[in-house]
Amino acid sequence: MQTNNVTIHDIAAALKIDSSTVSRALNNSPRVTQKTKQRIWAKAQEMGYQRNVLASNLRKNKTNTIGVIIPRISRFFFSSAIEGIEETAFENGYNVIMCQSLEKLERETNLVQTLVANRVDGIILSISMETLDYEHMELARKNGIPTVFFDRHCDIPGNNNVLLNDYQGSFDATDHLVSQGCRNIAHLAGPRDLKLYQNRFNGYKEALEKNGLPFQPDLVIDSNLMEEDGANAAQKILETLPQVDGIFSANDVAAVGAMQFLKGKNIKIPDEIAIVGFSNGPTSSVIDPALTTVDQSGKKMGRLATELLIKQINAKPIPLAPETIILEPTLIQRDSTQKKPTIHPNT
Amino acid sequence: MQTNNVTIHDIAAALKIDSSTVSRALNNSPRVTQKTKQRIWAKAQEMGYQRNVLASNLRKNKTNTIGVIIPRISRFFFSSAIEGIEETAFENGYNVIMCQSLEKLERETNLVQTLVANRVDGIILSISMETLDYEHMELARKNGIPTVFFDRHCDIPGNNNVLLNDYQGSFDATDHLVSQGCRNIAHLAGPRDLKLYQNRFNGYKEALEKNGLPFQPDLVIDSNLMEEDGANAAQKILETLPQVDGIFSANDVAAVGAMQFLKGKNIKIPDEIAIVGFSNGPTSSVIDPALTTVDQSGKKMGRLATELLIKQINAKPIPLAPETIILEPTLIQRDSTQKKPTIHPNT
DNA sequence: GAAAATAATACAATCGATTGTATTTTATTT
DNA sequence: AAATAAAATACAATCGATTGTATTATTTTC
Repeated sequence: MQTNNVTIHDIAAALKIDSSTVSRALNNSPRVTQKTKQRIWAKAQEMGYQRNVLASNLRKNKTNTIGVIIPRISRFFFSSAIEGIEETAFENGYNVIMCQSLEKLERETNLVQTLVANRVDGIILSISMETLDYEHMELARKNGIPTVFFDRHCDIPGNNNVLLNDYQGSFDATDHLVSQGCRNIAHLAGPRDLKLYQNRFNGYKEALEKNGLPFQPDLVIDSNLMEEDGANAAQKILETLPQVDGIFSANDVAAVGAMQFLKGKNIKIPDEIAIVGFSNGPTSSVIDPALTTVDQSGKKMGRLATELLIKQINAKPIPLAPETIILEPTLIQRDSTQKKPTIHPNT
Repeated sequence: MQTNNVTIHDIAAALKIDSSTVSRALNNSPRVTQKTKQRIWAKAQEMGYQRNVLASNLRKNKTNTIGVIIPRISRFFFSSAIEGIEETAFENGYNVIMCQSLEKLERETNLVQTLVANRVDGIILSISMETLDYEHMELARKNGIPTVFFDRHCDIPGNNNVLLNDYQGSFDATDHLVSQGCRNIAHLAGPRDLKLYQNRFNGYKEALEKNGLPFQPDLVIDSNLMEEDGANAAQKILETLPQVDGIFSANDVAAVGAMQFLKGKNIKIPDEIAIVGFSNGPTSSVIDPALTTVDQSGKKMGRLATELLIKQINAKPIPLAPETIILEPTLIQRDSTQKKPTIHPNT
């Protein structure tokens, strides 16, 4: 194994001083006189010294690394969250180890182990759809590694969370549909095992009730909210639920799938059926008509999660009281819900 | 600093054996008898032992970590590339450290330093728009860290690359526009400093020539290919280049921007102006009419880049001959270029 | 059953930086 | 100039696992 790397010992030998002095000089410790520092810095430069972070980390028992586990990077929401995470981490001198659970609990468990073994200073996590118990997080807790959940969280107490007020977002979305005149609003729901989708469902339901509309269980269509699921849901609606005049989808992807299907069947959006999505993903503003949606501000969540995590890391070994940050969502109104005021035809 | 962590020495002491035997047992070395292994494994489990990967890495001078530097995670192409990188890395027991250059050379330089200091086993890189010289890559080379460029590469010899045949993709795209009857095809070009955009430009130009069409420099509109740039280009075309009947954009984002603008001006796509993009991003299939585009297969590139990198890592210390993998692009034909066969009106 | 061969385990150095303590050097005071 | 204080540097242990070599225990061979 080639190790042509320069160490502090090499520098020390070259200058006939002790390696501890070299170490202190390189860390700009006040215990080394300026003159000596200059010599050491010059020599280090000359010899092409590069600190071995592994050795440093081992000794200091700190890696300046944050581990991130998310279901899937290529989803827009997650990639924008990571963007925020990476930027904040970089600003604070942390590296980011990126992992995907691919919605599998087994992989997630595996990854937590790897991150713990790698002694990351903290973990940011958005759980997989399969994650119903949280035993695997015990490992991080036992090893004193602070953890922050974002978006897809779990409801065990004592956690740090950065969340969107999904309930409110859905409430607003549904309320908006009602205000546009919709009376039979279908809901494309995600797996209710996830708190997040449960909250979106609740927001939908309670917005109906608050507006004096009946909650109709058969208007709730469950799926994993893929594009195809949206299309299937739309088909089901056309074939068996003719009364539906509005759709609130728990994500944009399914909403787009539904829209594409409806457009293919020449259904007028929003006039016959109005649609609202959730996420404000890149497709929502591009589709025609543009999709009304709830902004999920992934980058901001990533930023906040990282800031919270670093706060917890710095507080070690006495952990701060766990904190939950809840972002208020914004409804982005676009054409998929702007029903034209009803005008009598032929006048 | 709390270090309530169990080490191999603790296990050794508990069993009154030597730590080296424990280490070998945990690594399932044949030098330890099965019976002893069993005892050690049981004790390790019982004491909640977790290998300290830092120490192991330091000793072995290997981190099982790959560093990735890309311009921006939230771009669809890059996030899908990372998806492929992470999956392949995971399968091979590697972790991935993720970094964004945010299109800044300074940050990129900084990140290479960090990765080298962290002794990553290899680096996967897609350079920033500012990266015109490659001195910062010397550091990786000098430290014997294998590197693979993907998509945005540089043309210094001796590099490993995983690239798309951008020339061919653009050629096919332009050729397709010609075959649809376009005779004055504008090109939304990216920064020509990047080899990749130069290749796309060349493909465009040569496809024209091959079809006996004149190359008209004023039909090339340079920009950074943001959505707004696409819109501006479209405006310029409407105002000053009325002869244009087709647009080949060097990416989807600008193509979408242009389309939105043209649609706003009631220009018929593809009949008045046909459009082709590049990337096959998520918006291309959603926009109306759906955008014809060149598939960039980010995930596949990520996979291949990682496989190539791991091959190079395993070949150490004698590096394999550098390899360049070029993927052939696929033109995805959609409605933005399907001109209806010309039929005389009113017949 | 002694000698040789093999298996199993112990010893000790090492990876490279950090850090508490000890020692030497320099500066200050009387 | 001696005594004290303060500054600068050296010594040595340490982080936790790995690994070449040495030693002890066991098995095989004649």
